[in-house]
Amino acid sequence: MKTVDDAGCSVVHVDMDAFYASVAIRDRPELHNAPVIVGGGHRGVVLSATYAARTYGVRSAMPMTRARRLCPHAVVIAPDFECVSAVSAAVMETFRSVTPLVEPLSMDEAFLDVSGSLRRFSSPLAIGEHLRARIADEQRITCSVGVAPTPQLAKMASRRGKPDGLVVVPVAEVTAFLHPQGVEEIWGVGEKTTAALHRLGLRTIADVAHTPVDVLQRAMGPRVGARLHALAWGDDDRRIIASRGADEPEHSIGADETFGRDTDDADVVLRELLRLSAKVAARMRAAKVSGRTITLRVRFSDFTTLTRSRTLGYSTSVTPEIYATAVDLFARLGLQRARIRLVGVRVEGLREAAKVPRQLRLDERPFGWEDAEKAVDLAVHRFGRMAVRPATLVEPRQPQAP
DNA sequence: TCTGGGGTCCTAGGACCC
DNA sequence: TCTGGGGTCCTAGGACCC
Repeated sequence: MKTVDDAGCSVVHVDMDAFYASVAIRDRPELHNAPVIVGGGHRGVVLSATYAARTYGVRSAMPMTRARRLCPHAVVIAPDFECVSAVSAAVMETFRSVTPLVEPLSMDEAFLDVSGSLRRFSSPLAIGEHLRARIADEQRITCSVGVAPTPQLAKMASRRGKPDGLVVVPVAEVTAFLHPQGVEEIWGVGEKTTAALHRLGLRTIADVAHTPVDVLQRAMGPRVGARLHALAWGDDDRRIIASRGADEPEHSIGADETFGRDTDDADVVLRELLRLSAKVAARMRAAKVSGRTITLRVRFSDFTTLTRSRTLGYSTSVTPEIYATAVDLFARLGLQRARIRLVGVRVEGLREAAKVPRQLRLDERPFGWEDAEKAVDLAVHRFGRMAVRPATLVEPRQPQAP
């Protein structure tokens, strides 16, 4: 094992390599060195690509049309969310066998605070090596690990280790690690912030570090400016928060959908809003939450996007209330034959349903929507999702083929 | 056939209250 | 007569992440 001074490196960041693609090909050895793209759909983007595909310039979030152009012989596979979720859950359990202080950031990455695990393991580096070996062994996929004094640095370190590597950033080498890198390597600095920093003549993290904080604040806003300056010196007050407890629900639940082709047909839009409202409501009830603020999102064919929201005087998790609000917000836009690309419905301000006093409203019937939808949930559970749908979502029966 | 779907967090202005 | 601030909620938009 390398001799690296990892004292003070209490944060480990683990990131699966090309996660969806790795899972998709792990039982298909003939594809192990092939360019494989996971993604698809009619107007989809790349979810994940193997490193063989990346050599052609294919990247995550790239439109599939472009990806296919760059790499016409790539094997395209649709994502298998169930399988990926199962692998994700198993990997997170492996992390928790090292420390309970695991903060998942997504399906395929997590922060671990290992400061309390150093009696069982000799060092943070040893923990990183242990996790990499176990995941390779148990899941037959590779991951990259960053070991560092702060989350930001651990995240940047694992990125530096990709693919299938481990990078330690010793306390004494923080600025040497950070300063040569481009500003765009900072986690949280995307396209817009990179462009803004470039306009200021700041291209490396060292440039940011040596810019007076008030200059950054004037250009980027007080908080972003201060945070960028701190991060450029390796200061990071972000704490690792173990996964939300059951008593702390998500902040919002939403669904949106891009139409197969842009539409200006209000009936099509309304039917989609109903479907999305039903989807969101069902997920809310499954999570046992209700919420007060309903947000409608509309994206037009030129990709401009607007949102409209309304906060109700009560919390809800039932389709008709969410749908009625979304429809009203849509109607108030007063669109005249606008070409619509996407619509979305989101409910925010979520609370545990059990903690929300369910006051009877003036218009509420004794047997309300709530009871009706609980019956629906039960029927769906027993007979499947297609068993119970709003009437307007039921397609006319297709003529039988002879 | 350019640009998914799930989220989080921040900002900024106005309303409203004290 | 002057033109205070602070706090919170709501709304709209934007940046960013995977």
